[in-house]
Amino acid sequence: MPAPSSVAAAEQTSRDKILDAAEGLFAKRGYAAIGLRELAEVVGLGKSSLFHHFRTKAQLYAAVTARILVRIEARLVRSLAAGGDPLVRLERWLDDLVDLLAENPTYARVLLRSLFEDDDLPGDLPEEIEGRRAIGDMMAAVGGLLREGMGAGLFRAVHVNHFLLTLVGVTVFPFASGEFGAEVLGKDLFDPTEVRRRKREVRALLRSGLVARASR
Amino acid sequence: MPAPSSVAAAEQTSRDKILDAAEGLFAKRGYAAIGLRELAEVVGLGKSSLFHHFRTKAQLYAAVTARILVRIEARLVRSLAAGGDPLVRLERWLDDLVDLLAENPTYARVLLRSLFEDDDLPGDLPEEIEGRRAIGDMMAAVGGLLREGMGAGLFRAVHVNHFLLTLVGVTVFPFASGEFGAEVLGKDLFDPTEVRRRKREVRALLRSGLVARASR
DNA sequence: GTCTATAATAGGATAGAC
DNA sequence: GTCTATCCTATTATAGAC
Repeated sequence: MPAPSSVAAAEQTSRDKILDAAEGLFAKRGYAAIGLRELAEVVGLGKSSLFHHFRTKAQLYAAVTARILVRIEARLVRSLAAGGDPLVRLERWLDDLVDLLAENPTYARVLLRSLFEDDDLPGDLPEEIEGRRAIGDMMAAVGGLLREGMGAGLFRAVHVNHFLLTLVGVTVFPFASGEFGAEVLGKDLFDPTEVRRRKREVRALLRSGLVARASR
Repeated sequence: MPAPSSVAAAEQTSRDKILDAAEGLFAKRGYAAIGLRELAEVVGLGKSSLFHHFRTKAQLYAAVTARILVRIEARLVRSLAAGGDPLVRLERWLDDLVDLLAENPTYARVLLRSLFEDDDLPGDLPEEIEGRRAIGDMMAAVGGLLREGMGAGLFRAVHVNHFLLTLVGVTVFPFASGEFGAEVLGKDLFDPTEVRRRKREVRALLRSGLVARASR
């Protein structure tokens, strides 16, 4: 029973090695484009050994995305628990989310890809269900925050669900946009300076929109 | 020489049929997941016939995305040409973009996918170059509009390039988000009511952000 | 838990008849 | 311009030895 869930554990199971390698490959080239032969090569195992840890390629993929979603959810819970009024909590969460996506360049890519590639999955795998639960819980938590802020007169009257899509679009999307984002910015979005700018721009957007005050 | 570029032309060349079918399939399942055998079946041709019209699968894919980008660019030019101050022009363009994406459900999906899937392309195909030019021109046009609005004191001081990413994130992303977007909304985003709501929310975001006026 | 060997199928692309 | 036939390689997955 070697260090079952200790953070300090240096040992990494084959399962974790496979998940890590798969996350990187899927992020870069997507589900359909990655062959298990290539993945096995990166991990340093034979192709058949992968099937000992994951029954199918689809299950492996679902496990990769579920792992990311659960980690993001854990950060969300921490961010919201720190207290403050709805605006403080929302801004803290968006900052933390952007930091998390910036620290883990595979996350945004895998997540946005998984939105597009769910046709390839059977739909009833435990990993898929867990992932959908995490998404649902996160949307419910942030949606509740928006409603709380509106109830307190702190936020204007937004259409909550559309605003949730907006928030994903201004945080997750840029970090998944790859070459396009880098060309638009003229810089690497994962550079600490640009990450700070991204957070600042998101906050400013929520606080003021685009239009200058005097002209309203 | 049958009606080379007439809009009223009922005749559709094999090339156009292939592009249309490929656009639908690529939108739904992506570049790597679509086999040319399947595409040929949908078009009603033999697999080998596809190679008479497009030299490689990659070139076909690039042609599909370039065609969409050129159409969006044409709409942008029309939207901006109609005049008005920078806010009027920006809002008109965003409305038109959302309408275009709503009328053509394949567009947003193909475009966002193409951001992720450019690893599969050689990078120097004429169709890719044309697509990149269209993107560059569009970003330059909207960027110029933002700068004009800032210069006129109409917009607050934004980081132009980050704001361009934001605009793509709040317009294109939702229409590419598929099942996720539908589940968050609880409705189909392509439904006319939701399209109107999307446009209204984007305008409100630009005009006021999220935070209510009194509490600023 | 990892391996070799293999099955069964599909992939993109080409040659050449019509 | 479309077809059939073919090439070569890659795919996911299984069986069974170690």
